[in-house]
Amino acid sequence: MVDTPGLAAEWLNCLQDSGYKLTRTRRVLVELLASSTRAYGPIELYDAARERCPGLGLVTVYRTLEKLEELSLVQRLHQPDGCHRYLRATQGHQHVMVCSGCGEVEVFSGDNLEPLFHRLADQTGYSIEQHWLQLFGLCPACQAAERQAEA
Amino acid sequence: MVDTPGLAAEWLNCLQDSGYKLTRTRRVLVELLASSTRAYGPIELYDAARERCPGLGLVTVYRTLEKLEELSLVQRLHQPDGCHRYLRATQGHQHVMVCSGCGEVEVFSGDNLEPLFHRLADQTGYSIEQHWLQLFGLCPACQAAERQAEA
DNA sequence: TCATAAAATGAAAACGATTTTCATTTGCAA
DNA sequence: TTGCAAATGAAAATCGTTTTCATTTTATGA
Repeated sequence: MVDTPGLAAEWLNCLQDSGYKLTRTRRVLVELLASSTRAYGPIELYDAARERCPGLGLVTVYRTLEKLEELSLVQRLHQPDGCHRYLRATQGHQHVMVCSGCGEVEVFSGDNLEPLFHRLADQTGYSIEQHWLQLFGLCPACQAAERQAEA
Repeated sequence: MVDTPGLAAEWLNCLQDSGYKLTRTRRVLVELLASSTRAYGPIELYDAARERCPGLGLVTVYRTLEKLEELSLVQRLHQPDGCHRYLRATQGHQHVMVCSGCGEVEVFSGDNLEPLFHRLADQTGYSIEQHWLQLFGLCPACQAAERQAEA
């Protein structure tokens, strides 16, 4: 796994190296994202960050996420409901399984699909811009919570 | 391939069997979707259908798509921009490669990923609700158009 | 054929996630 | 410390999609 303690500092350096300034808000948002394997929705992040930055605006969360994504520090996940979650970037050819309840993420490297993609591109003449291989489901904790709610 | 000529009629029967009524608008929308391998965006479909149904409202397009999806006659594709396209349903475990330019679709059955998914579910305790394996790119025609535009 | 109830329609308004605008504040290099 | 570019929050704008509501249309069965 990644060296979580030092990761936030790395990200802050990365931001600074790219000409961005370090603000209290950014430190807090970076800390939250870098220290978690979860994928956060913007509002979740907003709520979590406001505990330490009371005046924080949701817009700033979006703007910070945009920069972190641009620097490949976080990655944006599309969800079936059309909204997004933001996740500490995975390295290499990894895919994700996201819990629709809490945003917890399991990363897997699974089959290497590159050969298939190349074959497809060759056969069809398409230029492939991006691909999605994502699983959506419920983590054990959220399954339990759901059973609880039903009872 | 599917028997395109009879397909629209099949869909209309299916709608009727499910208690939905057949209207001029529905016939036109069904005809468009059933006779094409392309994935239409709602507005595209709206524009195409208005040539034969001048007073058509966009809302009706959405409502018709909703019903066709419910009956598994069309499938909804999520796109990177967050919008959707609607495609004549593919049968079985097929995946799609969508042209971001024109919505043309190539269907492929690729590797069977079921074993991988089962293994993941077993190992993590997740219950998998759905999965996405989609490729996005440009079809040869749209690549050519893009080169044209650049020149 | 006709009356009727249920379903479908279009217009307009509502929605909700995300983005933009703009005036003010803040970080940081000189 | 100063000055300027970058960052911020509030409010408004966007845009795809959905809901509401009054009106029209379809299919059924008398």
